[in-house]
Amino acid sequence: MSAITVLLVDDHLVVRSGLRALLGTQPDITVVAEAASGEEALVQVREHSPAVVVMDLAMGAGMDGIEAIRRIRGLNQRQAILVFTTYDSDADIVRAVDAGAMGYLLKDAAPEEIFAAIRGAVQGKSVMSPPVASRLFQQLRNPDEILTPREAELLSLLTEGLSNRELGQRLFISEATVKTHLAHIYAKLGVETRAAAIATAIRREGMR
Amino acid sequence: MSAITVLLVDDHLVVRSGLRALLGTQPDITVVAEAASGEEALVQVREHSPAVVVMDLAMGAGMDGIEAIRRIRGLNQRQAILVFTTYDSDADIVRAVDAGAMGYLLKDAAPEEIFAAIRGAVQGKSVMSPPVASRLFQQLRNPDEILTPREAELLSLLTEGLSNRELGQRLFISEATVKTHLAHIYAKLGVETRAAAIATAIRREGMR
DNA sequence: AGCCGTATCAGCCAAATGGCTGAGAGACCA
DNA sequence: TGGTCTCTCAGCCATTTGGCTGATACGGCT
Repeated sequence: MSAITVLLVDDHLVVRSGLRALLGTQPDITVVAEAASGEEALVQVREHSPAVVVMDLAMGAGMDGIEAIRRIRGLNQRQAILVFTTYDSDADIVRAVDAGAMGYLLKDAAPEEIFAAIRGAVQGKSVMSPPVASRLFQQLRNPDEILTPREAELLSLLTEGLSNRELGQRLFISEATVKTHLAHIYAKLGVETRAAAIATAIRREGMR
Repeated sequence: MSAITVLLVDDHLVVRSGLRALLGTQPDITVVAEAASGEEALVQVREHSPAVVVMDLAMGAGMDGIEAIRRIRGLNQRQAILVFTTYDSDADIVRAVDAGAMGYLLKDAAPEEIFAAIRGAVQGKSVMSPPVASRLFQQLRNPDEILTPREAELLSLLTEGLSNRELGQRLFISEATVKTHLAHIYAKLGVETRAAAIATAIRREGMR
């Protein structure tokens, strides 16, 4: 049987080298190309039609990982896309799965876990690092905590330090409506002040 | 002449593999050991006395990078320590240099930059990625923007979403004093609200 | 047709926050 | 000794924020 072809996408050269070295130990897996950006990833997918794309979500400039996933899916070549990233951000996980990722691994995953994920991905299995899976599970278990699109939009602006008045102007709604949304957001996040909301939002949104 | 001995410290296996692969291409550089944590790094330093320690600041559990640097320096074996990390956080840079790091490289640095930093480090030269250097420069140029220790302490608690009252209780000072500190912090950060202060603080403090 | 979720807005009131001025104590440095 | 920095505290007042209750409108689901 022929080896599984893999494309590595990460803006850090060392990470690509490391993955290449790791995957090189597996006879049934072959890295056929690397890309340092979303744009480059698209080119390489067209060029090599790899079976699996292993991709970091955080890419320096230009297209971000989510957008890249979406575009690759748009090529209709049915690659399995594995997200391989440093942070287990709630939002990123949901967005990545939404965009069409087959699995979500953290960078501190054990080599065996990575191999298994790649092998599983070509068979259509979806793989998650345990901590990632538990987060998703929690979100499903607790639908009350899911923000509506409008609330998420507001929260995102909130983390830029805007006042209620500014939020209203930015979103073309009254201050009263802003306050209503905020109250709902606080309840869902389990906080009581705007400061705490910003803190948890920024921390959840992908950093740490 | 004998090769420069290097210890790699990073909690991500792929990063260690990548660095090892990269450094392996240089005949005058030899990776003698790896460590996945600060604790392990100390053991390996004792064991191998490497000339250079290349270390990530962000380490999962246990001792963080800064603490590890401090401890290694405490061994009095005069290793040159190079910080090699993903984020160019103001606070981290200052603390790392303060703890005794010889250089500060970002993970997207070019291989030549990394090699040069290692070679420079053993000769006592200090090396910085250009973006890192420019940040440090800016801090030196603009001393008005440096927070006092107390202010920094307060800001750090602020990013946890505490109210003025809670801040006062936590620091054993009156609410009035809290407000004074906050006013100074806002002025130095160039913001006008607590929300904006939290936003800029968290973003500056190490993520992005 | 009725229900639920989402988004919009209003008014009221208590609490928190921010801007201002002023001031005392201790540390450090020239 | 005098100047500067840091940390501490006070009072006053305008603005902002948060909690509450209630209301309208639209869309989708049953």
